[in-house]
Amino acid sequence: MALVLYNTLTRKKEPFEPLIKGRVGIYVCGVTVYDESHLGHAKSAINFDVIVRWLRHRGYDVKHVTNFTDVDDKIIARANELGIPALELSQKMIEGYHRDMDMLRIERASVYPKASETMPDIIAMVRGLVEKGYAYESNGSVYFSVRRAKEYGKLSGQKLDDLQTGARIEPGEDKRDPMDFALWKAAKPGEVAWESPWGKGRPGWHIECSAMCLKHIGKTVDIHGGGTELIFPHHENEILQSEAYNDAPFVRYWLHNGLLTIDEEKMSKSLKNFFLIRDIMKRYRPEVVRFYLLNASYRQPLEYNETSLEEAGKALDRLQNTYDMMISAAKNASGEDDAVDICDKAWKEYEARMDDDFSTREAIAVMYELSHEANRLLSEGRLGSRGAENIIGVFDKFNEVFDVLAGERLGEDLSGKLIDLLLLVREEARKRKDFAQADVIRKRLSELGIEIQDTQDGAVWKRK
RNA sequence: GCCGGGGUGACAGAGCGGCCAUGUGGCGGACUGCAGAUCCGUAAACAGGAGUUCAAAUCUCCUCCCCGGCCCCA
Repeated sequence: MALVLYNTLTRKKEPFEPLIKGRVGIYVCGVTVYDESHLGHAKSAINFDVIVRWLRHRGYDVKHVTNFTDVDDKIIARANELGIPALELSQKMIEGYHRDMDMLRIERASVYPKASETMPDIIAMVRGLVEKGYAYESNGSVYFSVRRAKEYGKLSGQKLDDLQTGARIEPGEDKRDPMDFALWKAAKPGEVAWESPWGKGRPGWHIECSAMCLKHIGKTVDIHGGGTELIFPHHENEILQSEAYNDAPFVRYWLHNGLLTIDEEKMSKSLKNFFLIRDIMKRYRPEVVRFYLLNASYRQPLEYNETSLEEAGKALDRLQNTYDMMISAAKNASGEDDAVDICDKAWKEYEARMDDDFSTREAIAVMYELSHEANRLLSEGRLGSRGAENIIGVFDKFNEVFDVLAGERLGEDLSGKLIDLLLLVREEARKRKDFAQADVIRKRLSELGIEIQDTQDGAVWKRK
C-alpha cells in the first residue's frame, strides 16, 4: 500500500513520489519569533512531527527544514517597547520555542535557518529576479511584479482581477500595481538593517522561505507545509518568486494543517484567545497534549475547549493501562494465545490508515481496538506471555511515531524486585483477610509513586 | 463580493455510495473486601429542501449557517 497524501495544489489525494527516490526534502513554515508559542503553534509542529516520523518509518531519508522569521515589523516593534535589539529578542524567543517543542517531544528539524543568517542568499535571489525582469527597485525597496508572473493563483485559486478591489497602495510606497509585494524593504531610521545593492534594508515577508528552500533543499522541494492561513498570499507568492527565479517547479506536494479553534475561531494572539504551551504544560503532561492534538485529521480545524484535554488524558490512560498490563502479563501471563493474528491485523490496519494522508485519528482507533482485544484475552485468562510480548511490540511501533506512551520497562532492578516482594506480602495479607495491612502497603507505595492494581492474575504495579 | 474549507449523536471527532467508527460522558449488568482497571450489553447523529440510485452523512443542484484568507503581518 503506497503512501497517499492530500495536495493542496491539486485539491486531491495523490500517491507520494519524491523527486529523488528514497529521499525527501520537506520545508515547513516556522514562526515569527516575537512572542512565546501557543497551543496553535504546537498543533502545527506536532502534525508535521508525525508526518516526518512517518516518512522516516516508510524508509525515506528525510531532510526537514523549518525556518525562524527573526526580522520583521512585529519583532522590531516589540523590541522597541522592551528597549532591546530586535535580534536579541528574537534569539530569546527562539530559545523559548525550542524549550516548548522539546517538552512536547517534537523531533528537531534537520536545520532551523534564520532570516538574519540567510541574507546573502536572499539578496542574490532578489537581484536575480530584478535582472530577469520580474522585479523592480523603487526608493530603496524592491517589489515583485505580479503581472509578469506566468501563472497567478494556482495554489489558492485567486484571480488577480478579483483581488484588485481590496488592495491599495500605501503612501510612501511606490508599487506599479497594488498587488505587487515587497521582496526587499528599505530601512526606516533606527531599524535593524543589512547592506544591499539597493541600500540598507531587510527582506520582505515571503522571500526568506524561497531562499531557504533553495539553499537547504534545492530548486524543487518535495513537501512544503504550513498552516492553512498561509495559503494566500504567503505560499502563493513563494511560488511566484521561486519559479520565476529557478525556472523549475517549486513544490511537488503542498500540505496544510488546520488551525486550532476556540468557540470556532482560530487561536491567535490578536484575538487574545490563546493558551501558551508553557502554561498548558503546567496542567497537562506533554503526552496528553500530543495525543489530544493528534486526535483529529491534521488538515481539519480542531476545536479546543475546557474538557478536551481532560478527555484526551482519559483516553490515553486507556492505552497506557493496556500497555502496562501487557508488560506485567509478559512476565506472568499463563494462557496459550500468542495474539499473532490480532497483532498482524492491527498493525496492517494501522499502517494503512497512516498511509492514507496520515489519518492519525483512525490510526488511534485501531489501537483502541487492539487494546480492547488484548484486555479481553487477559481478562479471560487466555493470553500467554508470548502474546503479551507481541502486543507490546505493536504498541512500541505505534509509539515510535506518536510518542505518547511511557515506555520504560519497569521492575528489572532491585527496587522493582523489592516491590514485587511487597506485593507478595500484601497478597498473603489479603488471603488472611488482613485488609488493613494490605491497604497500608498500597497506600504507602502510592505515596512513593507506585500504583497497585489487583487483577485476576494477581496484583500489578506501575509508576504513576 | 471573491477564493478555500466546513456543518455528523450530550461533547470531541472519523467515515464520503450498501457493513459497528472511535474516545469522553449516559444507562444496565459482570468482576471485586475496598480502590482502580477491565469485560459484556445498550441508548444516541448525519443543517434544511429537491434530485440521481435497487441503495446517500456519503453523488448533483438549491437554500441557510459557520470558519480561514483577500492592506500590513505570521
